Amino acid sequence: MFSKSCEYAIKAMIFVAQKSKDENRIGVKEIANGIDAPEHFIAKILQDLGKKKLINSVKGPNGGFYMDKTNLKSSISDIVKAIDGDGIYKDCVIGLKLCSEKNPCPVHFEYKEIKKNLIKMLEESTIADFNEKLDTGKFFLKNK
Amino acid sequence: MFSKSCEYAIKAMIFVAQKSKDENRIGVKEIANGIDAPEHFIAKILQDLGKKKLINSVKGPNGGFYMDKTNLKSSISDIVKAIDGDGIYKDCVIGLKLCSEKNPCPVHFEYKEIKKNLIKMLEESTIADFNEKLDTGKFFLKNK
DNA sequence: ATAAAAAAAGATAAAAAACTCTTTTATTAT
DNA sequence: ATAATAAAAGAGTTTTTTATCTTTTTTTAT
Repeated sequence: MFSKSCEYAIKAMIFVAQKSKDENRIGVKEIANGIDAPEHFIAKILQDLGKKKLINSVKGPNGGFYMDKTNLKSSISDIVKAIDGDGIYKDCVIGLKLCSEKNPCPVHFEYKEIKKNLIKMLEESTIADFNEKLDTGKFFLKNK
Repeated sequence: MFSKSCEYAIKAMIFVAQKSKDENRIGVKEIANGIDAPEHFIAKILQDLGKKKLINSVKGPNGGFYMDKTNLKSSISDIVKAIDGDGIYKDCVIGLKLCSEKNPCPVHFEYKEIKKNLIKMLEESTIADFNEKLDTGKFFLKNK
């Protein structure tokens, strides 16, 4: 569904949101360790998310990544678009370039519904929502 | 969503089903051309589909690929499983190895519904169904 | 039997994705 | 001012996916 980079990005965003409460900044090493991702690889992704204003960072001692109130409003959809692009929003499931409402592939209309629901889900829940969920102790992010 | 190989496989299956009516066999070159895929690459995929009994083939002059009645009952789900494996059926959307009903990631239950519908769609419609659809002239497979 | 046709199989190459290492720049505390 | 810290940036490397090229095997028609 998503690229590895995108999966890491989503996990990193949720992880930073969880840990960066009270303006606390969190370093690449801790993020990489926390979400079980390769350090330098996730660093790149974080830079990318930073450029696209989905996350904040400061350099130097006591520096690191954090999320402000605006960042917390990001949805998974925003992250996916930033990292993987909008392919899953507009591409045909079987990769037909010309597939459209007027020129539909055999799966077009069936998939259209699935896609609608998928997008709805990706757009509806925000990082802030996930934060709350994790806080209840009934949801988890750790991998091992 | 699916790998390129898998997209080609789905298109090839539908294409062969369309063209191989009346026990007619269809060659790799024609398939590759018909679905706009690289010839040798789709050849490999067809071999794979052949080994997994999703398609039939005969070598030699007048040989080629064709589908029998059983093959026509294959669903997209069968093709996806054969080529990409069952990852989209069982893996967590954000790639958490430990994600499960008892240890859910924050998106788990929302995605569960999407996944259920996706799988339903992939399993419900057969190659034979697509064939009928294409025959109505209201659906298309060609790429350019 | 022989030649031709076509898939099967094997080997290689190119491109993309995933991951690593090194250097630079910005910030902070001393 | 200086040294230490941590992200940013740049430059690889490795692995996986996608694609191509060549040889072998099977089948058919002559």
